[in-house]
Amino acid sequence: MKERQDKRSIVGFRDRCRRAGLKVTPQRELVYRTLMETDAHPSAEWVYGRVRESMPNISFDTVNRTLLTLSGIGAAFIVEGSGESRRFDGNLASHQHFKCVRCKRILDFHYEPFDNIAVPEEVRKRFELLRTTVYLEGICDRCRAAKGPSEKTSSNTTNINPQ
Amino acid sequence: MKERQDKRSIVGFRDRCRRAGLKVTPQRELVYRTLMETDAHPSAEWVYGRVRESMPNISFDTVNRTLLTLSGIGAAFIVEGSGESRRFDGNLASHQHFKCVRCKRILDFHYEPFDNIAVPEEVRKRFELLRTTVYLEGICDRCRAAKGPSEKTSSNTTNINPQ
DNA sequence: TTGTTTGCAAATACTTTGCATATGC
DNA sequence: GCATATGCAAAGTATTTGCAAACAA
Repeated sequence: MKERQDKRSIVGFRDRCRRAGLKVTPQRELVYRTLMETDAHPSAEWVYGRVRESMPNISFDTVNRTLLTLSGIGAAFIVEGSGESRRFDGNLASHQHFKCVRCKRILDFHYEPFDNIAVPEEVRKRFELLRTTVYLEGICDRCRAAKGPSEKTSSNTTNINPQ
Repeated sequence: MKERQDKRSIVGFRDRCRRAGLKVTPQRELVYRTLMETDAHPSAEWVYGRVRESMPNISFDTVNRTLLTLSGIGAAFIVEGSGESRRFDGNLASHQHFKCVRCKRILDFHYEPFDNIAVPEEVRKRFELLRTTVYLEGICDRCRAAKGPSEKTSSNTTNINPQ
């Protein structure tokens, strides 16, 4: 489908920016393209190094802020460390986590069927698994109540992740 | 089952320490108990504040190191931010992540059935879900090859912090 | 023009390290 | 008694903030 393709295209990116009220700048486009071209789950530092090859004067700061901005409009997401400090969990019993992207709370929930997710043979053979878990992200009840049901940028917001 | 209970008991904790070659200190026990008693997924700072109520002279540093140590022997785990820098992902298509706890690499894999995990009604009603994903942690093929199939319990000195 | 964004630099926050002293085993 | 753990302080890293100049719309 067309919409699907646009998700990764520059055209789609420009649309997405406009819809979110963001200006389309060369820096943003470059950071976006760079991120799309890799599957390395890079840090801001990495993207910075890469991006500088073609735009030597860009600042690290811009790269970092842009990546954060992209995450904010659903054009990328954060896979590790949201910049907050490390958090621990002493609950060793089976349970799953939901994390609120606004207030950063991590909430436990437990749903039996998630305790024994069947990981494909292929993966199990390649890695020594220590943890298998279902992880949810979204907006918690409390934040929804506080800020209104949905902060619409424009209804669509093309659900980042087709669940 | 007995074993299950011991997982959370102080006795179980002591055993676990001994098996890992760690000394059982009042600080460790207190940090452990404090972590077990909450489901708040606290930061080291939070635990520190709590623990100080009954052991005012404990240092933040000890709390932090202890939490790390606990994670290292499987008596706790890290749910957020492993202390590394933030990482981004521009891949908006359905996929899952495996993270190597040793080398910190995040590897993608894709397994159809994981794309549409059915989240229970109860959770869906309470939260506005933005991402639903299966997340695996363990030791990657490369690290397994490099360090041998199993890093034996004992030889671990205190900080079992991966590179 | 006008409100955003960028680049820079300084300020914060968070973690880790080194080491002398204290302590579990 | 010996090796490990603790407490403290200093050093490193990563991230954020404030602002003037540059730029997209």
